[in-house]
Amino acid sequence: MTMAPTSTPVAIAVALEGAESLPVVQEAVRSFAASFGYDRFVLFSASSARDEVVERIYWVEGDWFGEGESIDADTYVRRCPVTRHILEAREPFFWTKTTETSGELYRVVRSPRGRGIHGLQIPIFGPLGLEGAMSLGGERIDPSPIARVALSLVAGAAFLAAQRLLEAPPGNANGTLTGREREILAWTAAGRRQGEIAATLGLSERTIENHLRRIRKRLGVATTAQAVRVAIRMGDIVA
Amino acid sequence: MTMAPTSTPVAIAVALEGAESLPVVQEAVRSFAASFGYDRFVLFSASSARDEVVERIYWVEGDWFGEGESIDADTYVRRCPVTRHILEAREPFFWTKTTETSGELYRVVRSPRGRGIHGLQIPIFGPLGLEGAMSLGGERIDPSPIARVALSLVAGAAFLAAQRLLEAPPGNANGTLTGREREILAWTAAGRRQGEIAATLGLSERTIENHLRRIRKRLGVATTAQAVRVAIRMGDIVA
DNA sequence: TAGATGTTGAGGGAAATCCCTCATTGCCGC
DNA sequence: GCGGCAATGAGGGATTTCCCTCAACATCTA
Repeated sequence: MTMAPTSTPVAIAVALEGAESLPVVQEAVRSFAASFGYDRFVLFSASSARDEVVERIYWVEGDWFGEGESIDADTYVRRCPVTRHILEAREPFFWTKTTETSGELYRVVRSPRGRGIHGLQIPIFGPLGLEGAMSLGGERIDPSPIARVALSLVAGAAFLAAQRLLEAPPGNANGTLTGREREILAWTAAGRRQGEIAATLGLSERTIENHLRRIRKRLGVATTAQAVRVAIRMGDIVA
Repeated sequence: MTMAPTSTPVAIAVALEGAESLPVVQEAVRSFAASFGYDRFVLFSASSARDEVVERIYWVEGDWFGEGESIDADTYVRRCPVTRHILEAREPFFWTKTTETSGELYRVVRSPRGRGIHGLQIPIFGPLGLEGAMSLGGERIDPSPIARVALSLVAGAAFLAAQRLLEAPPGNANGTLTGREREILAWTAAGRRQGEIAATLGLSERTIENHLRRIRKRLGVATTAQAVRVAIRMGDIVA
């Protein structure tokens, strides 16, 4: 296993901006991360999650639970207890899973060492707050800050690429709100006024107002402030 | 001017995590950015709230307006029209200032070339959305994607370092609400209007209004809807 | 092809919020 | 005892949101 020159992460990030398919993105991340000892990957969006943090999984791969086989997206979400921790995280963090007599124990750690499966969880932020995350795992990983920073850079670029490639079809109908409604309420929750949202989205203030009224009606609430809370609770938008 | 090896941005980002003073941060950014032709810097915290995008300027340096001298923070904010554009930006972007007969013309461009002052504006995102930005400028800059990505990495790390160093002082609750404020915001998040809350709590509407204003100010947000979201995220109220 | 739904936009007026300042009271700590 | 802060309240004005209805257009579906 050769240490990749640290010049690569920047070049990879640039290359990912132009990636034309998900497999290309995956291979770029896979081969780069391999040099740090990672062989398990999860990439997902969290922008409009449900109860679960995870909204949509772009990519899951590898033997995450030590059963010698790749797992599917649902299994990962259901079984990985570290995932929720990105809600509180401001920066990438390492974790370690050890197998005790009492069962499996996941811990967020400063620097993962020893036996067990180790991982790096990388939250990805955007204008609306947490928008996604990349999780990497392996049994003998490089826990250095260099590795963490380099992988974070690549992960961020990979997320943007995957989002661009997969989120293109306006696949809506996840929660009770429509895509447009979620978008507008998200901006509202981010502190924008109706006029500001209209300006950034290129719509009239009237349209924003109408959308917000429909949102309130749909959620069965009285005020927009309450709509924000209910939408957060229902996972339509992220806190 | 020697091209810095692209291995440095990651190493610099790591080093910035442990930087112990602002000058150290500045010198790291300054020397790295110099290799790409930048000699003007602005680093500030921002909230997508409030009229002014800029919340607090951590660092401003260089001849931003071609007057042969460094400028102060207020002048920069007042005179730079590109700043507001980070409100719509999802990623770093280049801009160019040219001097026409009609006056100064700022434009957001794909790849800055030619005469004039060029710049790279790098929005920095966190759990609450836009949290800051770094702006770099120069007259002969490297407009390559490599430079953009590398500088973004360093800028993000510099922002976190500066935030850690400068935003630390208010050791106590710079965001925590008082009991009464929590109570009132909770009612608001539950859909009550100011008048209704006043009635149920036996206070005047004016008091509720004043409390909500203090809440917004304390949380550093623009609207009550955003205050609900931020308070939920910080655990001050429940979703 | 007829309906349902999403997205966009408007007119007009009522209600609510938001913003600035100022002031009183009570409590706590130094 | 004084300064700081939480809690209360007000005056007065500027913005913003909210509510009702109506309508056009597109897409998707039964």
